[in-house]
Amino acid sequence: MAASGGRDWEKRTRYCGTLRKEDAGREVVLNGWVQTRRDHGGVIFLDLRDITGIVQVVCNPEFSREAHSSARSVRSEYVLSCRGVVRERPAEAVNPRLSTGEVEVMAERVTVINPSRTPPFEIEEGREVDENLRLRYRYLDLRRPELKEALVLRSRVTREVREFLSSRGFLEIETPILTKSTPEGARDFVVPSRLQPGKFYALPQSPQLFKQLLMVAGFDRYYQIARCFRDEDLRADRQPEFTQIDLEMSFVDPEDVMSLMDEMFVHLFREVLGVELYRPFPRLTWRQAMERYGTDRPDPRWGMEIRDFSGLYRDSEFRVFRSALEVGGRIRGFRVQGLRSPSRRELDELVEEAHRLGAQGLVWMVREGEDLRSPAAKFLSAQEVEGTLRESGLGEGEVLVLAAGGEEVGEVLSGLRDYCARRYFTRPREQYSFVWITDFPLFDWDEEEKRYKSNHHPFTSPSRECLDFLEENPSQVTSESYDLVLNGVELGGGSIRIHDAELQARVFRILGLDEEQAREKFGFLLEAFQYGPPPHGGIAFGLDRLVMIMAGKESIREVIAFPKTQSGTDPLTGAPDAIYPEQLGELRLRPV
RNA sequence: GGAGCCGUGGUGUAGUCAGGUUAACACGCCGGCCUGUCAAGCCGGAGAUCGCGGGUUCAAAUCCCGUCGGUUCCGCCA
Repeated sequence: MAASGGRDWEKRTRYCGTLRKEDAGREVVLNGWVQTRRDHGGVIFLDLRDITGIVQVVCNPEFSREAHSSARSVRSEYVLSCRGVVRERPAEAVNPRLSTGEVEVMAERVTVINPSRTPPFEIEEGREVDENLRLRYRYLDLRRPELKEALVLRSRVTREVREFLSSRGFLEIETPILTKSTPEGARDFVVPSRLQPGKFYALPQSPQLFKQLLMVAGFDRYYQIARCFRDEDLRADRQPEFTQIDLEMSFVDPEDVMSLMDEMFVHLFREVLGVELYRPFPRLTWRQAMERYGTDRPDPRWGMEIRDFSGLYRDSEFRVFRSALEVGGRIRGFRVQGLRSPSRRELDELVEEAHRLGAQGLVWMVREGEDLRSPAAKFLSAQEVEGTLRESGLGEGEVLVLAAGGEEVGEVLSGLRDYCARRYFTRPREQYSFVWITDFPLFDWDEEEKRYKSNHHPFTSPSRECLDFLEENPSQVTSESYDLVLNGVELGGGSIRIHDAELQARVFRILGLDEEQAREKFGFLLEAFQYGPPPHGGIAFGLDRLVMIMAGKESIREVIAFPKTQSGTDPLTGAPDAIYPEQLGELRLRPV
């Protein structure tokens, strides 16, 4: 065996997936895993896999008796070192489905570096495998191309984010993982302190306060690919620990942040996916988004904008409409796209879906010539029919859906848009649709606690024009905030922060925090703000969700190397787990 | 906390609604044959107390109750 030093295997000279026709005649050494073995009795074919791809290794006894005999004992997922000569495949044996399909390696020597047990599932593309099994053997799951490619993509995304931001003067600075619990927001993960018995660190929900301190410190532009922790229930797009592209800038307004982020995503999609996006990304105020899409994270790709038809039915004989209007409600709806001359069944399904979404009811109207087919038809005047046709722009056989009620109708219609898009639209007009949503309300009324809560966080700056009525009418106050939505998924959001102590105090008062409480909770930040805080603002994006969309996946688990199950466990390591009584003792903890 | 779907050899599924004799199929695995395959092929073989517990019944993978795990959604979460 031609080993060197203490090794009993030969180091590779090339990667499997890189071999091409031009390499014919070259002697190479490959290191990798056996993807498959095809034994023809005489000749044995091995597909050898490494991070770059797969190449066929031919073990022919006439070429090398030794290689052939070692290959006989080889099985799937064995780790090999193969020395051989690259040669062009015979024309009829070319495999167009492999990037290396025009060549093969004639093995001179095959060394088994390590055998492998038969894997619990097949390491192959597109196989459905039980989620628990996949996670328990994640290192095997990660050998499969989909997952491997997703992580390669993820690495390229973070590299390009770093590349872009550092080229724009941002400094990458780490912030603590062991930190202080902050009120508001999600439930904290908590870590007991040994040195301070009875006291606890909290894991950060985001680096929010630290990045603001970095602005006070004068770093001007900060970013971090930051791990964040929130102890809430999991979803397909939510893990207890997740990663944000987090950044903050000094001396900026919302425009600066948004236009720079436009540039960043254009750069990212160009470099990583080769997709050209158009700048600037469209923007909607929160109010506009709610009005036209019924949600603060619209997907405009489907069209079907919501319109207000209230004016048409002021004096309608149709009681559902008239009585809704009489109590201050509205009639809103949209033209369903992709559905023409529907069956009664399809219409019933729309109504059913609306009920599922919490609607009292749904009225459909189908254009038939100059007339409307609808459960409400016999109550509608000629004028109302004519107006409906005109204002909706309904084509022959097309469907208008209308719902009557208060603002909650928007939510129903939004859900119904999604339903119609899934049901009747096969392909979107564009693959990627970015939208900025701006001017969110600063406060939300919390009905349970009977108080205002921050929509974003307590340091978000109110819009300038709202300063005069901050206290008088908090629910009408908008903020200098912005969310970026991609294909109906909230990618991230941010705001310009308050840098004025007096204004901050006013906001705290509205949130029901007196000076003392504010000092207790955020004292260190407020104190820092007494030493010359610059105007500043920033934003944070969910990296997992971004990569999920870029990779075309349905769950962020598919773009995270070692994710957790919905119940927050890791079947691979067995976390979370009990700890020894001694450990509890050291921490002065006792199970309840 | 609530609702839906899923759980059957190593893997993926059929069988469950309408209970009935050896639980079927594909892949994988093991052995044999085979010198151009690449989802290799052909022949043979092993491998499942049907997630777990209880109940109904002459009889339960199948019906009922409970429980555990996975997953999706609501609540929660920016």
